[in-house]
Amino acid sequence: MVQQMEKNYNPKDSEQKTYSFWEEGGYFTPEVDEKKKPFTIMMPPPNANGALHAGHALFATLQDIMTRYHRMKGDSSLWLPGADHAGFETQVVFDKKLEKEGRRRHEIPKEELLKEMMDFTLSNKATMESQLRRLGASCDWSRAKFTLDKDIIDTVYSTFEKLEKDGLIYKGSRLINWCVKHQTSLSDLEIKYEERTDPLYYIKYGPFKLATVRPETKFGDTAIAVNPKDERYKKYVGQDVEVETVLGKARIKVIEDESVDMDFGTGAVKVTPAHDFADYETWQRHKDEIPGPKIVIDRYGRMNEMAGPYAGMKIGEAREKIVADMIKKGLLDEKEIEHNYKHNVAVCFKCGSVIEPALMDNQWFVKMTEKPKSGGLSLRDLAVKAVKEENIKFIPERFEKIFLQWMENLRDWNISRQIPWGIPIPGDKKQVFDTWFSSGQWPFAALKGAKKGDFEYFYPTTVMETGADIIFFWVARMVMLGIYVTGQAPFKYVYLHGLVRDKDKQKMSKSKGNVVDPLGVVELHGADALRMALVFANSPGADIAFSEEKITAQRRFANKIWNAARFVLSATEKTEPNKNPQARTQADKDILETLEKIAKEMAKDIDNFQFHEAAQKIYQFFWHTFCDVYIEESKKQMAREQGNTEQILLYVLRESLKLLHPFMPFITEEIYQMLPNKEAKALIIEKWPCRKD
RNA sequence: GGACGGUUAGCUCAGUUGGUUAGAGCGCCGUGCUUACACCGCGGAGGCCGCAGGUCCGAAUCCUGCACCGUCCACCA
Repeated sequence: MVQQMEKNYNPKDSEQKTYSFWEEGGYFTPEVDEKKKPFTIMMPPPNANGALHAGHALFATLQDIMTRYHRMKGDSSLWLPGADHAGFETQVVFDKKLEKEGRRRHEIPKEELLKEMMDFTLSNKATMESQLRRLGASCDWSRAKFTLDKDIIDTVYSTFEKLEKDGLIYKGSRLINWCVKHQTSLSDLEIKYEERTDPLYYIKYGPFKLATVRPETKFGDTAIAVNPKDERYKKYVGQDVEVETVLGKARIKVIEDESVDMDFGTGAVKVTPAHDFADYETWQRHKDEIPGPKIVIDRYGRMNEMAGPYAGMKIGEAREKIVADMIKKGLLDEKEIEHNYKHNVAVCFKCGSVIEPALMDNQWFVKMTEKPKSGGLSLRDLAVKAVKEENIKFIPERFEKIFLQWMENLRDWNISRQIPWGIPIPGDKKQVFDTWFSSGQWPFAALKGAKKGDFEYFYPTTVMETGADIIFFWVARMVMLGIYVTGQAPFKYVYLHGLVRDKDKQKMSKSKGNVVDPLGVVELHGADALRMALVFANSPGADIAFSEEKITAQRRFANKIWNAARFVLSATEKTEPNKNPQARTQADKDILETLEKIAKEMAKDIDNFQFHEAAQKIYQFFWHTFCDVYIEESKKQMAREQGNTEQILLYVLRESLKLLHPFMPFITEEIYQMLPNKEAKALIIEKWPCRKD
């Protein structure tokens, strides 16, 4: 056995064999066992539209550490894997692919398109699954779920029906965020703001002068609003004033509204309810006094027939023409244009196109702040209550405040999308659900569909481990929908990790070319080195600067473990057991005592989600306490035939492998299989050394 | 505009309820191929713990203010 051990550890040869050994042994598949404590993690289902990236490697590592630790602690440990069809995200990726091939989405018959997209998604899903295996993820593949599985869709539909019955769903004509490029509505979370410098025009408007950056929306004006406290305009309030526009004369009503800032521009503002969120709300407050929204821009970002001679022009072009015509007609004084006006513009978070607030029919919304008809709290309040009463705890704690703050000012959730890819909305042929509406049900939906009895036993789950960047998109929705549907918060802890950045702390992105492919790292240095590098010296919630040096440092550690084992196995090969069981040197006592202490501390660290602490402790212990001190001492002791050094070497090695296993599963299992003193068939199901908590 | 995070050795970062000479990895300097490992061992240099106050017997750790970097939320024409 020992003679077969190479001088240097070579992960490539063994990792995949070891993984098959575990998977075939059924060690990832827990039983429903009332005598055991359940430990459950739902894997955040990766988007099945590409390969795994460094962020996936991080979550796989952290979740695997917890799962392996709890499995060794004797809990019935389920880590349920999955894949997400990822509606809009996948649509964007797929549209780009089509574009490269010179094709267009709307030129392909829908059925054909959907089939092609499904093939694309399933093939990505298969790739991801094999990549997760390479990372050592000990998740239960026999329970794997996909967000387009029939039973998941059924659950999504039944939740939708429940919401409808409770009066929490409404369908209507509402102003939504419209992406002109992707031809779909987006939720408030899917837009971001960019600072732009645009001209601010002071337009003559009857007796008023109005400041605006978007003169082209003027044709959609239905009122002029002023602040009730503004003495300058008091005399016009309530009147229809005559105004001249580039299209001729018209009459428009002047109203009072608190929201108008007297100090901005001229203190008078045009109200364009069809193309501006604030104006839409203004109209809602003055429905009886002023006409409703007048649409002047179509869904392709062009002026419609309401714009007279400008009809058919794109927004930018129309704006230029209109401004020029206004100047000609004396409706705009060139000197009064403020050219360097800085303001924020809403853009699509994927493509950066300007978001057009658009009035669309048949949009589905979920009411966030209204109580359901059947009684109880609103979705928002259910979530707030659960967090405030500590049924759900955030790690790190500060995310609790961020979560609650976001909950405070929630608007209704637009759950309809006009893309083909997704779960169709029942009875609505042209729209699908926002993908987060289905993934927001992931914990209970996946458990209900996995195996009989799973939901009852494994729900609520223990930990939701995911990226801090999707706390609103996903975590918030899971909390609300989870409690609403099942009556219980879907998880007890939310552990949030940061972003994996490159060595200069830059965001990884394809365009920058600084993306680290985790599978390439595995190929080169082994999965254990990658995993250890990701947890070592990284505290919860913090971003990680990821570098080659960190990985090689851990590869060296793996090599150290390998060689320590090589030494221990060869040194103890020929010894008789219990040669001199009574005698223990001070060095023997010290190492055993330290081991005990380390095991206890590590358990506490992992229980408290301080994985980096646990990783550093075992690293320190193994390398510097065990190898540098004890192994060196043991050589002297063996030369003197003093004590029972050989047994202690084997014992400490075996116990160390247990402590290391959640972090570096492959090398530890491989060495464990060579031990003469192993206690179980596999290290993965060994007992954690810490006897008491 | 609002909230939050960071600022500790050359670099990347730990430091969990405040307590003896502040730690790690990489890097650097010196040295050793001692029969596990040179992907190593041994020894060493290097830190007014962002700045200014305050609380305390005692503060990197708690409080106040400031500076710089970063993140998130909101978004008024």
